Amino acid sequence: MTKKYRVKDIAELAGVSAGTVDRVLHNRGDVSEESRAKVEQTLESINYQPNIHRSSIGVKRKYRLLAVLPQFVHGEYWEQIENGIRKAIYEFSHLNLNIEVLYYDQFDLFSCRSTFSEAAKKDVDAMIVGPTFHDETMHFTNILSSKGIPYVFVDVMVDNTDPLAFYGPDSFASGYVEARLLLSIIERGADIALFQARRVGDESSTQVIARKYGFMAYLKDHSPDTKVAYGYYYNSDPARSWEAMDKFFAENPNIGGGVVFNSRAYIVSGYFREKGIKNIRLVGCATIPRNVEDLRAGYIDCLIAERPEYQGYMAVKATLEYLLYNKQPTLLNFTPIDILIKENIDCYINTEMA
Amino acid sequence: MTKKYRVKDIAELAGVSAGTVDRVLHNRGDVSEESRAKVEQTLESINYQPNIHRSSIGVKRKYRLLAVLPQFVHGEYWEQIENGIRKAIYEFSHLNLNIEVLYYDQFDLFSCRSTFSEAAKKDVDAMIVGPTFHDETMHFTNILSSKGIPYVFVDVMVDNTDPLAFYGPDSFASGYVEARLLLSIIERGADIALFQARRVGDESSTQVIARKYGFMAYLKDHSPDTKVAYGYYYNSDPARSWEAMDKFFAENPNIGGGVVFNSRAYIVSGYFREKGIKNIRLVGCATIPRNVEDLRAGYIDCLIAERPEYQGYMAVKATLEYLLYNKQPTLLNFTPIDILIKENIDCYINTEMA
DNA sequence: CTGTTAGCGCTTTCAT
DNA sequence: ATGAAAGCGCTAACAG
Repeated sequence: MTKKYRVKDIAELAGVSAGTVDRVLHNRGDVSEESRAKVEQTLESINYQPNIHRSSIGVKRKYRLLAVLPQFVHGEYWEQIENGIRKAIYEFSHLNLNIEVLYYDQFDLFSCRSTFSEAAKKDVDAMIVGPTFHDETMHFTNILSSKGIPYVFVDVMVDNTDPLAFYGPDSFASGYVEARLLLSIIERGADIALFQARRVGDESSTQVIARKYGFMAYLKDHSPDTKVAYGYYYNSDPARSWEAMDKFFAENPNIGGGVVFNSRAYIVSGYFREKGIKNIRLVGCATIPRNVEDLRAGYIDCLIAERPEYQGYMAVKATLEYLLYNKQPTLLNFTPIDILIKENIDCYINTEMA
Repeated sequence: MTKKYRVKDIAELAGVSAGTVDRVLHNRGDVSEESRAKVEQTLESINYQPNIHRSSIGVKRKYRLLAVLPQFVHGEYWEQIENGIRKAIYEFSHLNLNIEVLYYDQFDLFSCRSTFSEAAKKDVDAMIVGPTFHDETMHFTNILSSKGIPYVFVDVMVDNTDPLAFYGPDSFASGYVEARLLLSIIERGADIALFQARRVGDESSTQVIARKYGFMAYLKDHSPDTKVAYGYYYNSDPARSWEAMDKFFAENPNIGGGVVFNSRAYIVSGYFREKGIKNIRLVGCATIPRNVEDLRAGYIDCLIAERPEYQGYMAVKATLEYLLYNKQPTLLNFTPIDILIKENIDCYINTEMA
């Protein structure tokens, strides 16, 4: 393994002082072109990797971060992402960090607009954004760009924006995987149900749209004759959802399996549980407690998950490395698409991130 | 999130000096029962979590670790575990760490015995052990226990031993998952092949034995009539392996799918590739390059993987936290059993640990 | 046994 | 623009 170089060593190699090396490392200016060149060359030659843990003790600056996320109640998907964010904040707490979180209603475009508008006024060093509405997010991040505030997306990448980085799944691939999984467990010739949320002011989240494309692409490639029907649920109104599903299944008697492109599979599995339906397979997303419970109970057959904690954690880490060292992270960081079934769920949810 | 307490703060709260707090934290003795009680009570009350990154700068002691692992060539399973170990060593390199690795031939009991015997003579602070042979490992770790050298197992837990911790899969569950996966993709009524390595001096590794139990348990629970046949390969002799497989498939014409309980699925898939066999499904373990290649090419249908890098990384981290803070890690740490198919392998291998 | 103190490597301020 | 030096929180040696 590579030798351990200290700032002092680098200074000696480059023929400057430690102070100058530090100024170069942090891009803090007041360095002659000549010194900068010498130092950068030295850093290059030893392949120096700054270690955020090591360099933190003496840092006096205060860093302010703002996260803008869909609001959630305990046990919902976005909680896991926020947990990852908070884990990182805690791990780097020696850095005098300050994080604030603003929430919006992911089912209500107007709530999103108002929260973004509030966020745009904040004077912070960087933001972490969990997008839902495409155009709205584009508009918001344009403002951030013009103000020079760097931002990182978690969960879903938004086109025509210029984030520092994105951490989340390749949603198209996720949908593709879901289709493969569902097709492998339903009876040949059965129809498929796509369950979607009814939302206010916009058709579907960008995430869901991309997943649906991936799903359809797999069907087209591997089973073009399979019939697809659209079922709907109402996020905050179980009674109405079940009524809608009663109607849906009456009208579509040949459904052999269903898929849900967001974390709300438990709404459908709850319906199955209530009605005693056991012959319809179900594939969903996210290892939130209610989904996990129904996976264990057999009302959900398969879940995919994309490491939400990791997403949140890495978003913060990348942001801090950028702020501290001007280190440019990889732009698109696709998380694994984990496949969970009854038989491997236990060890999955008991494992914590490294 | 919890307030940030420094050693100085703790000292004040407990009414002692920072030095005493440090002595308690590191269990370094020379502390009165009274002081120790006060400090520990304070630590308890603020739920103090020592941070190995933060506390490292001033550490002068040198720590010597020894890893004893199966030897490998580039691209094999154990390389991934060693990578995790080295990653941790690098991350904690400010700690004046010294790690040495000894290797043994996992297919040769006598090589293992000789390497263990050499390892037992080393004077180190802790060891990380990758076991293969059950009795031999028990004997070896008994010596370590009697010498007071703590050790951590990676990859497989060995009964009747007293390790500091274990990081690896629940092998029984792994086999169980493999059975479910294989059964879900083979034709109903087809026979199943278990491919195993011929080894010198011992029947099978503890890992493989446990996986086989899990596999058989699933079959018994869900498909008791499925016939199972045993195929063999020779790890370092492809020609002989293929010859054996020619014979095996001639004698067992009804095989619909096979499973390999170690990382050598590529030997079987290589045979399929060579012979142009496409109608036999294959489930294997470990996302090593050769397996991944054949998964992509369709000669392997499914791989399971148990985060070998994470295992190695966590083994080192737990060891260091024990040595530095006397922190007792959780004994059994089961890694997730990741399911990889052609459709989700890309994002999996491109993601690095947090 | 315990408090004090001198480092550790890094950042940041302060002279120059 | 740059080097010197102080200070961060922690460990470990030292003086009682």
